[in-house]
Amino acid sequence: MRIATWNVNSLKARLPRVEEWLADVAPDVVCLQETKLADGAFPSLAFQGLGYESVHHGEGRWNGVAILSRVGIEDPLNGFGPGDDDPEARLLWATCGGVRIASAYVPNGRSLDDDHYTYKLGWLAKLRQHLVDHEDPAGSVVVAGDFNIAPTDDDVWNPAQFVGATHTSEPERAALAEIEAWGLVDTFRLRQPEAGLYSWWDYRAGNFHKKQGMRIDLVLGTQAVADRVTFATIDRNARKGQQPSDHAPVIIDLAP
DNA sequence: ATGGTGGCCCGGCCA
Repeated sequence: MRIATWNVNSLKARLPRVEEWLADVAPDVVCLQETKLADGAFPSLAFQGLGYESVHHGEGRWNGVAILSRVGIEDPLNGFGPGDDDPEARLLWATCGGVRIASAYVPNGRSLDDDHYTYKLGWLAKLRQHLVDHEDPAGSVVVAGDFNIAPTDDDVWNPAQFVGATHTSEPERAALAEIEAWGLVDTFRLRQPEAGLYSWWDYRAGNFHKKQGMRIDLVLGTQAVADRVTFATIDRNARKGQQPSDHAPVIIDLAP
């Protein structure tokens, strides 16, 4: 089973690229972030025509997450579920092919002294608590998405430049580590251990071509998932060419 | 050097 996550930075702007990519990569499950669509504008029929069922949790101009699957979609859940007070559409769960899967768009944080940084840390703590309350670390669970955190300095083109900035700060990395301590593994690293592999590059200043990026898009899986990982890659081709997202998809393959 | 690009949708905000 091939699982991918991709922050598309507007599905309206990116739909032709996404359709082309689906045909090329043939994933079984895709977690999308930053669809920037209301639920009524989500192109479910276009995906259905390509063989994918889909669920979407959107709000309109900002955020928005989706899951596409050609191995079934069961028990969808928006956000943190009933009683959720998150004002933004950043989390969506569904069971696909026997795996409980979340598409997550972690808040950016903006800067260490910004209210959005506090929101980011609180959101990560809520995600951890949701796992504790609702999921089984002994089961097959995947949390995939744009975490807006580079887990280590190996995941940043120039760590010195990001000292004092969001995405690499100790509290963010600690919050991610606490989520992983619940029972999740950074599955990409099981197959791709080297430094300098990135999933996001700023549109500005030719950063992609200068290889100046960060690995902030992650596929976290429980041990039962990690034991099945046969292949992992970041699809840099999707960052090239006309009207790319500023993120590239992360892809993992699971043995049956 | 406090720049640069690209999404929202048309004046700034967000990444």
